[in-house]
Amino acid sequence: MKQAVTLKDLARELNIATSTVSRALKGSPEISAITRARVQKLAKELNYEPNALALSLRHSKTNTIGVILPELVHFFFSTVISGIEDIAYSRGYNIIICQSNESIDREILDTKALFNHRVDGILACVSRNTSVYDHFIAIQDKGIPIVFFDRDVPIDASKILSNDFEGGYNATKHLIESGKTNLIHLSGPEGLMLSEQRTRGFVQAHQDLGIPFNKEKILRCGDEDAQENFKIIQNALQKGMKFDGIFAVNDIAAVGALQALQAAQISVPQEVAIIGYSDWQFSSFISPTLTTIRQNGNEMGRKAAELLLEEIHSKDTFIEPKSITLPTEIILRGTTLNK
Amino acid sequence: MKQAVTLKDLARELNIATSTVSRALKGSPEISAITRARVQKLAKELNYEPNALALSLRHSKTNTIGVILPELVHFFFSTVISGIEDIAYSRGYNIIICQSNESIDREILDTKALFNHRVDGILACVSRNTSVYDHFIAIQDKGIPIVFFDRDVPIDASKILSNDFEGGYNATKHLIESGKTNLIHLSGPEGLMLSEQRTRGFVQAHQDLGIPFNKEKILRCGDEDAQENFKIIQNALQKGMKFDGIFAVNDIAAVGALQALQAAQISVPQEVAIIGYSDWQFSSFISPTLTTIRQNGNEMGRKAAELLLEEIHSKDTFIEPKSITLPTEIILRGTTLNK
DNA sequence: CTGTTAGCGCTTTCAT
DNA sequence: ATGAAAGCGCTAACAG
Repeated sequence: MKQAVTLKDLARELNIATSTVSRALKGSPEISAITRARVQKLAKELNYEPNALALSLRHSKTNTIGVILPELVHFFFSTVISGIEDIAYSRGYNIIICQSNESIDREILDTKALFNHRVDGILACVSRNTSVYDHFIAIQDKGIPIVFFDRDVPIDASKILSNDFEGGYNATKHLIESGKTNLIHLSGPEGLMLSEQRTRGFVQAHQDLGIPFNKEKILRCGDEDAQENFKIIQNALQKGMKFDGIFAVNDIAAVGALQALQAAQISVPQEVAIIGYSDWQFSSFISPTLTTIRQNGNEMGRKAAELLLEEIHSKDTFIEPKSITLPTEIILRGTTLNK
Repeated sequence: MKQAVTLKDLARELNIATSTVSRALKGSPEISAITRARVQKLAKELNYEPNALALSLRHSKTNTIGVILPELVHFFFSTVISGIEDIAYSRGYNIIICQSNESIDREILDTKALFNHRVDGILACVSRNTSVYDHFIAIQDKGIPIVFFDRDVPIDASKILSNDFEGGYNATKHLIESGKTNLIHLSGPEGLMLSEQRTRGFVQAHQDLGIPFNKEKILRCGDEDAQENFKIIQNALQKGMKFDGIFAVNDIAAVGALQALQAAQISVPQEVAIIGYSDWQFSSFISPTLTTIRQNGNEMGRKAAELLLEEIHSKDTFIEPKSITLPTEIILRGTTLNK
């Protein structure tokens, strides 16, 4: 097998020093036009490509940022990545993506691997099972900046979050204003701050709009599994539970609920309205189309990357962590009455 | 900011040579139990982590494989990645993912970046606009093994493909056997071998089952955009085109078609049946649920990674490229009559 | 059992 | 204008 061509190879071939080759290649003005030309010509001929490893080692800088997130299959996260890439690539950075699969163990391994690769910084969305944060603190202590996104963490670091309270509030408000006053909420896993915020918005909207509320209206759905939510709603119906609107913590749960209602011949949105969260790709495909709360994933990715790069470039001087909360947007579609 | 701790730091602290530290850390038997213990204790205390860059440079081996694919948002590709990760991680490899966004220019940059990072091998699914392959050939020439997946390429390399001909054939056969004989096909972009294969299956099934066929039955839909396919079908209906079954090149196109039929008050599957391709996540969410051809993305990822690792581990000895074609599976759901 | 040395590929003083 | 040498962090002969 062929070996990659190195500076040394070029130097030997041309009978000059590697340092000269190095300088010539980057068009240093100290090098005579003639040797510069010779070097560049040969480099092109032999298809010379600099060894990024050596460069990184030399400069203690990899121009790489690590991204840790729960799961790639989530439409939202894939839009976040696009945003990150937009910024990173335009600034000459590469990214390494790690999926934690919502596993804290994997997340710990990932942080370690990224550190070992000496990434210049990390963008992280913690797994939903993460309740200790030592692995992130350790990284910070070693001087690697971290910016968290989407899911809040009790760590002193910059964060780009989505206004989940506002989203939950507006979703609920929309249902109420469209005439639905007996709402239930399919809520996300306990401990996941983002879903607790959405729930908080649900409760607050009831209070602000003078709609009676009690805890039975909150059904914990736990996981992002349409089937499970199908059963939860089916169950609720069988028990004779009455409601005319559902606010689901995400679109997957909303679909499960929708299917349960359809199976029970309950008309949506006339009898029961539904609103989801995150505007998954499929949400405009289903019938009726799903009203939902959109989070701007691309924007989140861009902002997070920008913040991180800022911190990377001022690594030495202490930087005050910033916390940015992005607004949400309600997307009115067919599963709610939109008067 | 703190500097990462190095072998040298440990050595200085303990007044021994770095080589001793190095050996002690990996439990070399030549080192006395006592120093080994001292070294390991200090390493743990100072939170020593080896510098992967230095290791890679030293060994000319990064234990990293690069993955190039069109778009992360495709459900299918995200399942492929999971398969790749399963194998890679279990064998001590990390992966770097690059999205080409179906852009040949980006793809070229990606291959270059991966080479510069000296990945040990590359898994690639070419962009649909790729018609020259020099960037891949160049990488191969430098001794980096490449395994292609999902989309075929005219390059002498190992490949893991899905049996798109079979998928198209079986989809069409299913429609015909369920009593639909006047089918149309929403076909993918020309030049993309995979969609041409599906189309070939469509045509062949007609011939084999003795159903008349003509070219008007093939409507080119070009892109994965539900809206576009909605219009194509709407148009066809307005022109008075008659058909009782649709085979769409993917689920997104199928959804567009479904919506157009529903908008025109045409019942699915009674009047017109629909079958999609790839079993996207949403396909069991929509109503009626979508019959489709499933490709096993996880399996494809695992097989591709296994093949690549094999080639990596026998880099010096020439290895005969293998070509594996994975079978597809038909998933019967609500958009077809399943007698 | 441990230390010395060279070198992976590159850049960057410091000489000349 | 160019070369020599040191060093980024690590390992692997080779020497004791």
